[in-house]
Amino acid sequence: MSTQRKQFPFTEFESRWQKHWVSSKAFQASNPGDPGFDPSRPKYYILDMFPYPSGDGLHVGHVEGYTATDILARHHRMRGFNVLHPMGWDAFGLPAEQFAIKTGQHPRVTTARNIEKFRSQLQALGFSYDWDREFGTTDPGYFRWTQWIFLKLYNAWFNPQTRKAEPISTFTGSDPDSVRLAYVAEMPVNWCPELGTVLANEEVVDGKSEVGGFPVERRPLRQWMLRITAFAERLIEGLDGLDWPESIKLLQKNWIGRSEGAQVRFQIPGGDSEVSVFTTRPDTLFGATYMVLSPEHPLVPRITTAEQRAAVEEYQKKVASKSDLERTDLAREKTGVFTGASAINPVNGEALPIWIADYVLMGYGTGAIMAVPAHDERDQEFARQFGLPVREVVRERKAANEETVPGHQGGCFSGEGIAIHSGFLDGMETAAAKRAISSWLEERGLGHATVNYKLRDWLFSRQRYWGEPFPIVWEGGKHRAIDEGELPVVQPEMEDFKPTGTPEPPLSKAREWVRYSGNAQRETNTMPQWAGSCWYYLRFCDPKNSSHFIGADAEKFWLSSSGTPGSVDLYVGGTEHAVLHLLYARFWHKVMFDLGHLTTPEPFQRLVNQGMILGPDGQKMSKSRGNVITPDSVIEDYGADSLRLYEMFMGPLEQTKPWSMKGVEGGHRFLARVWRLGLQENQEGGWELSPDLADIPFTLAQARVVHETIKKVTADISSLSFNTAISQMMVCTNEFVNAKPRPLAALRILLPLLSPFAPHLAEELWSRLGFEGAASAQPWPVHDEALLVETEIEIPVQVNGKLRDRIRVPAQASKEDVEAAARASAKIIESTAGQSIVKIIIVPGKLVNMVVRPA
RNA sequence: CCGGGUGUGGCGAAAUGGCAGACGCAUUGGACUUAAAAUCCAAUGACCUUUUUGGUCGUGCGGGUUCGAGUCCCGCCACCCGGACCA
Repeated sequence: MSTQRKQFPFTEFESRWQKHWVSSKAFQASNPGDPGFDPSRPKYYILDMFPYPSGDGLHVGHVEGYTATDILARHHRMRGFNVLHPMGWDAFGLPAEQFAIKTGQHPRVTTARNIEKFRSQLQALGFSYDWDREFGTTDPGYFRWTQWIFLKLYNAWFNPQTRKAEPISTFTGSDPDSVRLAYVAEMPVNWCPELGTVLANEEVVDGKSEVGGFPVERRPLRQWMLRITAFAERLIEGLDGLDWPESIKLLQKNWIGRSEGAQVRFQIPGGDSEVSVFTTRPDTLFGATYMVLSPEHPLVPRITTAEQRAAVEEYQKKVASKSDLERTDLAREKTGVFTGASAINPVNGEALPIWIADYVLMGYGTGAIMAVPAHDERDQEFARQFGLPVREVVRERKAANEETVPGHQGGCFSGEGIAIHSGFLDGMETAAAKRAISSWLEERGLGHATVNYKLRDWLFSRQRYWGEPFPIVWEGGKHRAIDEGELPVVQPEMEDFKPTGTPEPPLSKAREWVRYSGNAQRETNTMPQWAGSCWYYLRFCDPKNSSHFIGADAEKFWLSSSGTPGSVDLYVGGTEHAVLHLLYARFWHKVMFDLGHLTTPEPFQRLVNQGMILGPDGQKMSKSRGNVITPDSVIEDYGADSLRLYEMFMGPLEQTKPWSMKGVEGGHRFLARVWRLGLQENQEGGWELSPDLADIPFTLAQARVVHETIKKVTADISSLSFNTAISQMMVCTNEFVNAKPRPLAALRILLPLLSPFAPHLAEELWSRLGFEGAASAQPWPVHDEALLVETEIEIPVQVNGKLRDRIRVPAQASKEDVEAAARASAKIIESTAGQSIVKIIIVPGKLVNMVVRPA
């Protein structure tokens, strides 16, 4: 702010209250069994998304979400809820490790420093977290249980009969390792030479690493995987019971990518090979004119003919070196190579040439397709490129009165229609043809109807130092779990945790640590950052428990006592976690639920995404644009309350909105006006009680505004409409600014209403006015509906929908009386002159509309 | 290309199908002041009109439903954010 003098002494009292709240544990939540726990109060678990404590500190986007949840937490406490509102740190992760490598400082040191900074910034905003529950994912007391949960996954399988995770002991097959929820597989993975690590698909953006933007290539490697695909169906079904934005549910559904179709097996003559394909259009089987395998398909070397071998291998090599960006560039021309082999189309015995092409992905379906160029755009493009035949087998259905036109102009027809040139399918609608061909294939053992998912198993290992070590040892080429009693498995102290430059993880350099026993070695991979953030909301319920990951009583009370499938009542955070974090957490939660460790099937009942805050220039905030607003600087100039209030006043929580310093000043001015309702500045520059204050009753008008304010603020907080709640408090404040004498009762009601938004100022004023207790501990005010009823109201009178006059009528006036009053209006008589009144619409208490027509 | 979101004054925004623009910012005028800042009061969608009383138009564009549409339906446009050869 440009002025030298503060409008109110926030620098002095804000930090004082912050210290008081922390040292008095003002917002501590008690668990069942704790002294002071009151089971008659319902629970409210409100959670912010776990922050990664980066070196840059908090930004204004964090503040937006955190302020919203803080308002709700404070509001619920005042309404008598047991409120669980915790905060902690998602502290493992690549940036800390990268920084450590660059500076030579141990990531533990920099992580601790960043956490310090984050915590002090959060406390400087007056958020009402229960700091006794704070923890970080890097605390051995926490990751001990992350490792424990991994062991639960390792020792469980998905029973397709019960559709549930069960202990591996219930598996009756011969090879339990083939069904574990945590398993080892040789997988083509994203290897980033620069980072010296493998990345998850999610961490690769446009063929480059999300962190650092380095090129990524594909390599087969032995990896730990989590069998999330087994839960695909349940992860879709579970969404129904959740109060999430529909757009987020859709995002998750699309990510899981369920599609119904069929698997079809094609024999390859001259050998005992066959190739399986997945197709959503088995009805077009007669239209297949060639086949394509992914270049990585294991069958490729076996079927390639001698003449084609050189070309095929060259193509495979070229594809392998391509980044994902190049490979998925839609604009580029299709490429591919003929293998020399053919497969037999089971429906008509035709020989189909088998090609390899990188537009077929190994990771989806079976990594092979039957190409139907007449009815698939990609296949058609490829067929054109290489001069392959096109055969039409679906005719577009035309409107009844039109002549049906076989053949198509230009593009290709990929919709549903009527089967043609398809033998026994001819004349069938697409849906019927799909059913017919599926059972035809099944009867002959050539295929079957099936469901395929886009979702893939979760690549769960990383070649890094700063993550949770696996509680696994290797002996004689086989993995086994270490004893639960040996947890946590802590990383060794290492001087050098740089990547080895090979896929060998940094931990492999700690020779002593790796040697577990005479012939057993520790697993040297570490878990991804997602692991720690997958279950932190559970630990917050019972963070100190050293014998269980969460105690049964705490679990029941905080997670399941509201009777919803979800556990956390409200979860607020950015859209960037719409898919991965939320999906992973739901997956783990379901496993723990199946295994009997949790009593709810879903983690987060209600989800809200706060919108992005743009820079003052309307652009995304970024260092390079130089438009970053830091909370620290705003707090310094205007105080924490002003920052909180402004961010809530900007607009709807979920909307993207630009920053305005002038807007901050407006909020600041409002708070100053509230301050001056109670206090005035004396000659020495100190603040004393305003002489205008008096213990007098409200006027009728004042009482109405106050009770309207209680009503609206209460309703608006519940609907997360913080901006309109604030504007109503402004209206209320403006009502009293010039009231002399000014009823003390106004502040007695306004300050508790304001306290969730601007807790420091509310508390300070409350205590200076000599009110008893704390503003934040007052019961939430209740409005008196009787004070809101008006005796006489003004209603608009329209003629043909256009406003012509306003009339005053008693609030309880009958329709007849209102009509009479409207007809009596001079302006109405004038504007209806010479016309006949056809109809009169009267909405009681709202308006009158006269429909007239020239007479 | 696909999906999602948004479009209302100079700006951020309000508005169960019922008086469009609450509240805030900015601007202008006034009060207070030696002066300024702060504060308080007033005006502030556009256009027309003879001051006024008044009138016309107005929620991205084009249609529709309705006594009445920012709001509901159909068809477009623009911008923002995601995803992307998923067979």
